[in-house]
Amino acid sequence: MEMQPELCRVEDALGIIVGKWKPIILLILLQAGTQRFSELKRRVPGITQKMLTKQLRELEEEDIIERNVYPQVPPKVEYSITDYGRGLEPILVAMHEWGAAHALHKMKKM
Amino acid sequence: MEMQPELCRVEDALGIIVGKWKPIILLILLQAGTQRFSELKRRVPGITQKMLTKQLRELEEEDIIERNVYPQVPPKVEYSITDYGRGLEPILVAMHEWGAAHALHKMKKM
DNA sequence: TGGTATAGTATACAAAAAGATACTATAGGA
DNA sequence: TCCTATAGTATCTTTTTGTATACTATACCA
Repeated sequence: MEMQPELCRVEDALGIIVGKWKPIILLILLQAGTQRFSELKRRVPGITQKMLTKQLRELEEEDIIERNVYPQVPPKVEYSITDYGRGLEPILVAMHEWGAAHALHKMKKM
Repeated sequence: MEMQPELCRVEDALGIIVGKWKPIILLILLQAGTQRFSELKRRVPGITQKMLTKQLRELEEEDIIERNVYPQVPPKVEYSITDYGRGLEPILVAMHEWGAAHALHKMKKM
């Protein structure tokens, strides 16, 4: 049942999806499509510019999202999910479904 | 398309599943069944005792795992997934599948 | 001429997470 | 009598994350 290589893969997937902000950013891009930097900033409540930039750069690095710069002033930059990144959808959906069930579970305990 | 409550749920799921160690611990418990503390420590490469204890406590707190103490010396403590925790399986499986695909994707880039 | 909007960068600082290491209790065995 | 095994704590240091704030360039508009 060789365990180690299996586990590494989950870790890899997590390394990319995880963090306080990435899943929310990904969900927005998946559900609402291409977004400008400022739109994302508005939709992700509480995120700072620095953090948003950092998360976007990391996601771009992993080919999960794509960055498109329009040479205008003021600048316009659009972010979108890549085909490859769309493969993460089942994970996010599974999380979302479980999250809803978990919210109920917690309520019952109170 | 009310976005906020949706996002919160994913965050909730993440708060529980996420961290460097939790998914690996959960996968082991799901795949290999009940484990003693020392077995887990052996199977999770690189984890420290402190971290393992902390993660297990947090998972227990959320009803994802169960802790069973046998009053012996030296002590024996067994951990297992709860029925409720088993609901996380689809997420872990989705992550695992994506992780495998991602490993391939990365290789092709080199 | 000065203000606005956009997508950032730079810097300093605070807080949280993780790691390293040493320590504990105690039954049973050599 | 001392060593081993188990499941932890306790304490300190390092690393990682996150926050706050100020700053940049420049076309367009009043």
